[in-house]
Amino acid sequence: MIDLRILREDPDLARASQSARGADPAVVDRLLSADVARRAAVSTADTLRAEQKAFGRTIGRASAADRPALLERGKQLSAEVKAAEVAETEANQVLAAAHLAIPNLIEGAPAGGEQDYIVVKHVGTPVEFDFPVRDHLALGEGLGAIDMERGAKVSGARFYFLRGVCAQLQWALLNLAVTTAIGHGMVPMVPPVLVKPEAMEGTGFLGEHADEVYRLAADDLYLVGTSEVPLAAYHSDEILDLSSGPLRYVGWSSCFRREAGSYGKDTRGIIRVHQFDKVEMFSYCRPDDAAAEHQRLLGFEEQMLAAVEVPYRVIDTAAGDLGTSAARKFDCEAWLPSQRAYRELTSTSNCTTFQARRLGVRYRDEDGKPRVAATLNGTLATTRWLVAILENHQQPDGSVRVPAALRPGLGGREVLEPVR
RNA sequence: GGAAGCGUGCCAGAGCGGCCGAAUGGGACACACUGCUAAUGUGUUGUGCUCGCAAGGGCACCGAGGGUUCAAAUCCCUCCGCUUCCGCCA
Repeated sequence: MIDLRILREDPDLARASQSARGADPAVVDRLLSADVARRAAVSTADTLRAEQKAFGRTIGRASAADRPALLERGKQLSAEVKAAEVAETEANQVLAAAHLAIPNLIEGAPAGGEQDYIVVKHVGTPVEFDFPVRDHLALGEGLGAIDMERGAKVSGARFYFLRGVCAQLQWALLNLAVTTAIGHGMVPMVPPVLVKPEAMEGTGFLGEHADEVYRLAADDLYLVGTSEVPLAAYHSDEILDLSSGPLRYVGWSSCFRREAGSYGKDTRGIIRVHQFDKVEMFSYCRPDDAAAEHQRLLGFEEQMLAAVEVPYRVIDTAAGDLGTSAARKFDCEAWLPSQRAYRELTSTSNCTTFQARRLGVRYRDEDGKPRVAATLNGTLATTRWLVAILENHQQPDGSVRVPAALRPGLGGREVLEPVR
């Protein structure tokens, strides 16, 4: 939810943000009028309640003889209060709906849609192989380590088995990510991956992208698409102590996505799948620190990319491609030789106070007053990274060189050899 | 899955249907006293919404949501959570 105070003072800011996202600026005016209407309704109900309260006290003190007449008036007041409260509730609902309809205000993101990103920088140089390039699935199958057919047999399309060295490679990668994060002072977490509607709603995943989310109707729970969700809800309705800096967590979890609307896209291999593992960073900080914290998270991501030795670029995502909660987002995209393209491996979002406002996450400022905190998240490693690692480190015979940082997790092996 | 009990402010812990936003104790903070610390004394010690330039008002909140009543922390219902016991599965 955006800050209503800011909206009242500077509605143009919100209109401009909507336009930059390619979204409808009119929702801003709907929210403004809902806000005015709600305040009027609240005021009316408050006044009536005050009257009823005061009058009720006189009944308590009245003599038995006077009571019947007073009770009569009391009933009238009660009915008036009830009516006012119904109006108040309706006004609140209208406001809440209008409030939820507005995504976070962008902060520095370039205007436009998916293609309008800005490339911040390139790191590393794509290797030109002097032999026929294999894609990650061909390599993984050659290693006997990615099994899509049995994934489909057991669970359907976009499911897979990692076995042997790819299973190990994933563990090595995720372990390295967690170890790196702990080294930077983050608290490691294994979060629940089934969450209540409030957690999903609070993190902004039940808006436009609701059909991306698996829902267990029988239990009214959702499977998370990222551990950002439980990590954000972890401190919901709490007042945090941020006096000694941001609170940083790193979660390791499986992630589940329906991939609705992506039929035909990335159908080969494990680039786009319904279930994958991810190590995710999550920070709670003061709003003034959020932009700097965002850069820090990006830095940690780049450190991981350097460790796996793949060429990548960093993009500043355009407003229209931001999630509901994000004010700004940087993606790191690795070079995939098989596609001769950069594909997203990490994504770090600054959600400013948007998620925290919904989730009730606050901190105390210098004066001891509660304020809404800012939240940020960022990817440190995912199953998809295996794609970039396999492809960029492939050798003519279908073997794959193991980046030095991952060797400890593979029993020290320097090269993964094909089994056939 | 069945049964019982419980759910109040930072913590502990009271609370006849009106005088309870809430006793009391502890903690924390401020001031005073003391050579320092400790002890002692006094005071402060919630959040949200709303009106107001401000001072300061008003309303709401006692696990959540409904209901009864002129009036509910207090009565009733549902749900959630915790504890204990029984059963079942690992």
